[in-house]
Amino acid sequence: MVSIMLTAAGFHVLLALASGRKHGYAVMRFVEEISGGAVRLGPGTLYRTINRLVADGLVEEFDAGDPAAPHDARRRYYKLTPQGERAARDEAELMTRLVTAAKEAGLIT
Amino acid sequence: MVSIMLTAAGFHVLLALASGRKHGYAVMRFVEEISGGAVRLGPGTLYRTINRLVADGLVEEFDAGDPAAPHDARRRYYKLTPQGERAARDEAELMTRLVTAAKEAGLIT
DNA sequence: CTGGTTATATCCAATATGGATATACCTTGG
DNA sequence: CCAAGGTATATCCATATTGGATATAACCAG
Repeated sequence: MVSIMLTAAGFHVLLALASGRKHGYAVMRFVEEISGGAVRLGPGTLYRTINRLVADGLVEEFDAGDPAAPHDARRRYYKLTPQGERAARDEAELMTRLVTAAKEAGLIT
Repeated sequence: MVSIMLTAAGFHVLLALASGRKHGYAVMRFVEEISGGAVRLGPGTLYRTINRLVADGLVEEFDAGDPAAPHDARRRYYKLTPQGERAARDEAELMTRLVTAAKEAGLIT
């Protein structure tokens, strides 16, 4: 597989962050929820994937210095970089083509 | 990642076969074409994936005893089993949800 | 103050990947 | 007729990725 080297887990994380900035654990819950429980990222995959995306410049940590809500000090917040947004969009477009092909094949309506 | 244990390559192969029975090499070309060249399965991934799908009962080989066209004797033809069709449909539905989420996130239109 | 959930991090064995290598059939053109 | 390039399948290997276990600790409800 080539693409731009985005693993399935990588895309799930990017999509979760495209839907709003979050911390790691929230990404995990988002992925599980949006897939109806079908996709579940274990802690190993989750944090390793996030770190890889940060190293690749697709995601960056930011300081959620929201003085209003008393945040959990353990949380580490992430957001997409412009590159990450581009990668997520490319992958989403590819996925759209696959869904179209699945419809043409009569697999889904 | 959980799902029903379908790797990305596995889904590409199932989708290719859902679009019509084919031999291995044709699956490879289909995947490349439908993704606009973004996804390419190397021979290692291709044949190993097919064999795994056969072993899992999602795909089965069949005899393309078409006496009309003089077939290449090397070719080995495959088709989806009912289970394979179900798995492909489930995955396509999941993918539809992801595309919807990507739209809601403003990633794509 | 205690148990359950939230949150991050790292390790490991098992699995999956791309790319190279090998073999051989088939078609086309010189 | 035969050489070359594309077609077709198969296997090997080094690397990458995964799930699950383990660890640690902060947070919160009762």
